[in-house]
Amino acid sequence: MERSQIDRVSVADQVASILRQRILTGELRPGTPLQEVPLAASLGVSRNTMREATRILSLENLLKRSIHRGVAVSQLSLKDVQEIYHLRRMLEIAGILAAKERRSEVLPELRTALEGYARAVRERDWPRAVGFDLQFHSLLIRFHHNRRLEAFYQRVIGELRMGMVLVDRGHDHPSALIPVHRKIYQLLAAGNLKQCAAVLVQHLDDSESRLIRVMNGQPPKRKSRRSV
Amino acid sequence: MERSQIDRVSVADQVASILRQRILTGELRPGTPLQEVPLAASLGVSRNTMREATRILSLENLLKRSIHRGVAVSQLSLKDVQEIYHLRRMLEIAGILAAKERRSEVLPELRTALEGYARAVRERDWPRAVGFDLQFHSLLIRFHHNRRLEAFYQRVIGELRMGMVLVDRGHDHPSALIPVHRKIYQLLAAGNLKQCAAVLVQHLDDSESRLIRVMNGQPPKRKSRRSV
DNA sequence: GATGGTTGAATTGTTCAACACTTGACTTCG
DNA sequence: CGAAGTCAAGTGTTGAACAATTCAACCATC
Repeated sequence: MERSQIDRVSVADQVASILRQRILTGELRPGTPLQEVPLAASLGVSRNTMREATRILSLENLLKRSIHRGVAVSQLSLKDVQEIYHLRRMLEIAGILAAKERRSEVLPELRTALEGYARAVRERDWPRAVGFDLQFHSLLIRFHHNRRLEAFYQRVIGELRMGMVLVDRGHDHPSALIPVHRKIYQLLAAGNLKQCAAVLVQHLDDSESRLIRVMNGQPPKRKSRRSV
Repeated sequence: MERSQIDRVSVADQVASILRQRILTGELRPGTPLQEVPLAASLGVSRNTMREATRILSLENLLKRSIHRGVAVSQLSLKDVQEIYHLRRMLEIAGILAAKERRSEVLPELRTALEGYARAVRERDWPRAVGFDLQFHSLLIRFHHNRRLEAFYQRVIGELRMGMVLVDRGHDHPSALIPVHRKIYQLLAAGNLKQCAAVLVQHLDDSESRLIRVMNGQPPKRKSRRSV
């Protein structure tokens, strides 16, 4: 039975997964305080187990622990966003440039992410779209063939995802991403790595400035915003 | 009192620090199983607190958790070492090449690490020497000015340190590092970044192959030793 | 003698209840 | 007002208990 797969994960890990999910989908918004007793009770686990779970997530930077003050969902600052995009530029570009061989292992997954994104946008499922968008980029790290780097990047992307799901979909033009990602995919598949990297740089710069603009409460540049 | 500084850290964090120290100095060797009850008792903390501590260290890859089988000090495989050196080459070199400005913030600390290493070698304190060696390299990551990257690198270097303190000092020539590090420091201070990076690459390659050779049970090449 | 199932002690996983300590808001008093 | 004192709520930590799992020893069967 696959129970032997599922039950081999400790309850604390499962609780951490549940909370992680809630944070990454925006169900738990940044700043939300999490009280141990009610939260543990609502999930049917003990306080100690809940503490282990929050410990895990705080080491992923998704929760912030203040001693004797409790834990709260982390809040992404502008500086955080800049730092993360700095990493994205460095690691994704290097990833692409390292994609000289064994591309066929990753290309199908990139395609899946591409299609998943398009479908999520059609269905107006913003959190899922963000997930696919960032998954596409995470896959670029695979070309480094370095598990530690992949795990690290996954965590960092998680932080970013937490912030991105919160931007009002109306502010963004989700479908504009599709051709860019497709272009990146095609250049990658064709082995035109330098041009691919160039497109990616442009894309990341766009993405960063758009996110920062929204975080500053300004509308993204494109067209004028009709507020809600 | 500075007690207000120390006590702001939870007991679990302090226990984790103690165990981390023991692992990184080689006092706790890879593979050593850690039993919760005796270990908690020996440190005067409860089992739950000890579990939090081991949870922290397992997320740093210093301990390995097998469900219902307990935790043990992680064992660095050859593949791990190669992966870590891959990261070192990528990140340290990029760090140096990014050191175009604000070098003066880091140079004094590099010098301190340099001197600390020399002193530790004179005093035949191998674990401390390894610490200073790797601290020197960790400082190169500062030039990225990216806290997430620094934290990640610190963790990875910790893993490597765990493995390096165990190599028999007799196999190595600790004092040979001193001129290399000094050269790197000087080129860096002079702003000769490309040459500095070249020296670093050579140094890392040497370091990796020496470590791998020792891990394979072979003596390091030194002089007339015919080996691969 | 090899194989395969059973038992049981040891250890980890999880829960629970209690207490200590810190914080932040509220109250009181100058 | 403002400073000091008070207090409830919440986290930090403990100790004990029980459940679940592992591992090795044992036994029975072929």
